[in-house]
Amino acid sequence: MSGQNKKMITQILADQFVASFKSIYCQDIDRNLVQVEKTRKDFTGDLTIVVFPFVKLSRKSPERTGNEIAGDMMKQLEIIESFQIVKGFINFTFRDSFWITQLSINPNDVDRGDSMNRPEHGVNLGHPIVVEFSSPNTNKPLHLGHIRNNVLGDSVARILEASWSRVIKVNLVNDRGIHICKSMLAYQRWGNGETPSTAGIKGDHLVGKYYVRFDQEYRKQIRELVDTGLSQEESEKKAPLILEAQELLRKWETGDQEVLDLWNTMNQWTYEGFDETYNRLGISFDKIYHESETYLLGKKLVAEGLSKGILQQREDGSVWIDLTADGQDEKLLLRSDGTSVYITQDLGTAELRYDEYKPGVMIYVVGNEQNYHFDILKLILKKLGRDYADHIHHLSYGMVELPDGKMKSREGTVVDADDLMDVMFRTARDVTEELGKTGDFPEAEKEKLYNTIGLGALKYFILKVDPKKNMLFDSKESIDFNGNTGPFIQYTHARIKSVLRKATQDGQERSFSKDHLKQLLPKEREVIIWLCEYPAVIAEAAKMLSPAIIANYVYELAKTYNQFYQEIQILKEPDPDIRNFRLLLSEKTADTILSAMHLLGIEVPEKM
RNA sequence: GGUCCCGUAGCUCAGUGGAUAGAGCAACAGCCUUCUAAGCUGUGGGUCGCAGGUUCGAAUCUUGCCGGGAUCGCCA
Repeated sequence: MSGQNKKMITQILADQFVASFKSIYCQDIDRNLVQVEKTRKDFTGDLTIVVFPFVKLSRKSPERTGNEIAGDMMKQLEIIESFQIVKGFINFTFRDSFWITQLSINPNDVDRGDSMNRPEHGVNLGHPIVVEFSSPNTNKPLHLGHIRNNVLGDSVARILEASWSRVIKVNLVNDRGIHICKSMLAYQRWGNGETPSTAGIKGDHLVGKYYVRFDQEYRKQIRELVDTGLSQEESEKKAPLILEAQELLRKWETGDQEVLDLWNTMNQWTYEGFDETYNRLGISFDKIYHESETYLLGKKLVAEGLSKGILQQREDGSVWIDLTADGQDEKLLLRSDGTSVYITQDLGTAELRYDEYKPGVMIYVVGNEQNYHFDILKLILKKLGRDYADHIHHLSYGMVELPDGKMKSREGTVVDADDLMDVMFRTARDVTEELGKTGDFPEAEKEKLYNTIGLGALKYFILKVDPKKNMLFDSKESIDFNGNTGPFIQYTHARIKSVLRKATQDGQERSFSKDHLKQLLPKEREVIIWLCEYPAVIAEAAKMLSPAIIANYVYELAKTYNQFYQEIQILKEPDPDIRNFRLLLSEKTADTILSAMHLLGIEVPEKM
């Protein structure tokens, strides 16, 4: 078998279009302007090329141009059976034999062209890609917003790995800072030495409980101070609890053993909780950074910037960068007490990561609320002469909103990640049992199936939405299992597998002679065309960093297959060539569904 | 106020320069003696936020306005 990459049919058509245009009109046209699309349902044909952009050069009417070009293309490419011109559109129909041949091509052997040709990340072929995602705080459990981040980051990593190069998944855990000290302080005050095991609570939830407790008590103090006549702002700064938390942070930074012990203990609880959640979500990392180990790194860069005169130090000792010339404000990089802020440590970790992996691109999966932060980060790195700043890409995704607005941890309006997965599991169980599908399943297999379905529904629900858009989650309306959903696609896969199992039991041969296939039925042809599109879809998803493109594709594929399944018999088809052809078509569809869902991080069951 | 993002069917979302703007949900009407009905078929539902501009052609690009969100901390 040759590993030679095969061109996609769209590429073959586009290339021939360019060649035919040249031979007829003696003009070179821009290959990128040749759009090859699937022919719309209401017209006859398989693929369509739009000729409008080229009529200036042909100096003939769209119909005339189309006819001349398509006529020549048909002479050159024997795979074209016929064409029809409608206005400025050439609708090509290919021979059945061609489509049948396409079915046997492995999508991995297909040349997908440049999948990363966008300027932001079209660089350094052969270098790995670093994808940072998740990056939780250790003071509270994960919620739905984190799930979007994790599921998105994981899927993007899978898509890039499949289409471009080695991917290193990294997680930068935010394990220090004032917010962690808040949980610690509340625990010192009100914890009575409870632990996850004595309290019977998952570690991250236990820590989160004290974070919430801190906030409640803190607010109480603020109210009291406001009542004595202080301003809101002043009260927030002067409340004893916040002062104590700040003191705790200072002690942490000076290495106070007692504080470090508590910090270690509580973080450990959180990590154990997180690991459980990550496991359940099916998410893993190649490298985990801890902010406690990296937060000092940026200072070297600051010192360098000062010596180069890019940064300025004020009388109080704080260090700033003046970005007014770039249309931004002045930005603080070191506090007057010499400690670093968020962006400072991010400068340091970017440098560390670049030195460690020399990546072709560093992708940060971070919510769009931090757009400004990343603009500034790149700008500062650029000014410091770091060329890799051009290869930093902020994959900025939208917020998950609830019917009454954004999720807020402290107001208790968050949808907890663990709770949500529990709900999804139970719903999957209830729906499945109601349908009476799993009567003969062993208990362990049921458990696994309900997890697969529940998680599939959740992940698909999130991933089918364009990452950059905000999305709405209404907990009153549970996530659907019918229509454009994960379970629908999983079900299609399971049903195909069931047919294939029966075919194997029957001992039927899977081979067929394509000469004996008289004519493809419209639905058979439609499914094949969708299958052929898969490589281009992966490329597009990689280019756009958008799992939604895969999700919407695999839904269309499953839907089309279901129509085929509905109206055409497979096992009962008497002609063995036709039957085996349909089995192959089904098998390829199942493979493609499996592969596409895998890129979304969603498993598909053999039976459901 | 400055900057950025979003506005498509009752709801959730596709479509981002090409043909008469599509799905799912919800509603209604059909299809299981036939390979898994988590399925399939049909019906109704739209001034693509509004107004101008560019183009042979605009939901898509551009300008302005309206509506929603984010952000502009010695928080992360």
